[in-house]
Amino acid sequence: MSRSGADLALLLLAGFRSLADAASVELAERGHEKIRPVHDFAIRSIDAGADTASALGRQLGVSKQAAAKTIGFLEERGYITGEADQRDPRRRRFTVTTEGHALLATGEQVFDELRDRWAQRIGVNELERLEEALADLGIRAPSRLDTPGWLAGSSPE
Amino acid sequence: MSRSGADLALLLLAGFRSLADAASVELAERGHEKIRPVHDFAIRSIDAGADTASALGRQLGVSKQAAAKTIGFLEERGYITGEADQRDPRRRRFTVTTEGHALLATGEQVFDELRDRWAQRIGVNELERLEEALADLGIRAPSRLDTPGWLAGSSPE
DNA sequence: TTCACTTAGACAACCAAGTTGTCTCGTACA
DNA sequence: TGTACGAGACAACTTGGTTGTCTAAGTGAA
Repeated sequence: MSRSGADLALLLLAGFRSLADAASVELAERGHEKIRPVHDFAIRSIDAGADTASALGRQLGVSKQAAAKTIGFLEERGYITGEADQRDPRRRRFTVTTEGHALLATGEQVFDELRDRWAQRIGVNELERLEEALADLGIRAPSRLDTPGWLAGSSPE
Repeated sequence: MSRSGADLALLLLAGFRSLADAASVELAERGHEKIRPVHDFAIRSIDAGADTASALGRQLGVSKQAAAKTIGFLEERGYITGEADQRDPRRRRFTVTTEGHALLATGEQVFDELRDRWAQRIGVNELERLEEALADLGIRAPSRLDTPGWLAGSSPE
């Protein structure tokens, strides 16, 4: 049928968006509202050692102010907690709370469930083949997920 | 290897983004700068009959103010041109210029070239299978492309 | 030891792309 | 004829980012 390149792009976007929207709805239903992928990424980064605003900004490829805002949100929600660094009082170092880890776990679970649903529809083999093909294209996960707005809030309300 | 659902989502996003970023760079090189997919969509909609701000807004699933902004941009760039409706002077009706059609054509061409490049890498069959799988998932193209920012401006500068 | 350099984080102003709400016309229908 | 609705403009606000400027504090070299 020789689809067009634009269609291909749209298919990929729609695929992602369909997963992301569904995940966001699911997460909201399980008590994690207004969570965007950025938050998941940020928590992971903090967990992995980027535990200050500046470090997180560097890690996420985003300005430290933006990182500080994200941190503010996560802290307010109780997903991370911060205290002054003993050795360098300029720094506030953050750690991921139990809540934060719970969010990560729930997020993973939600996405896995969605993937299972897809597998049921087109078959595990076909799905794995799709993943394989995408991976073979040398596509790597984007380092920054600055996809504002529609990831979080488009569908739920 | 049993990838996770989150990985799948990321793969799809990365795939789309890789295409979109490349396309945006290509378009800029061919004289169409700061073009986002929304613009392509808008021009097509106008061409297809949604030739006023309100109609375009409805078509794109966006407020008429947002549509008016888009129209303003497109008109300023010469992709569309507008004049008062004879019968209803409240309305300004827009038509797609030669420039506008050229943009659409170039856009299509760019995406097709990118798709060809992918086909060369993993094989036409595999690519078509991928498209098939995505299509089988019942995913439809999103009606609204409100993916601000990173589609247009993330990579070029 | 001191002084210059850099870094962390805060604040403010701004940008882009949307939103809502209010307003004025002008059309259309009953 | 009058009322309702639709088109488009304007203003204010929202979100998620940016840059630029500032202070405080750590670091390293003369």
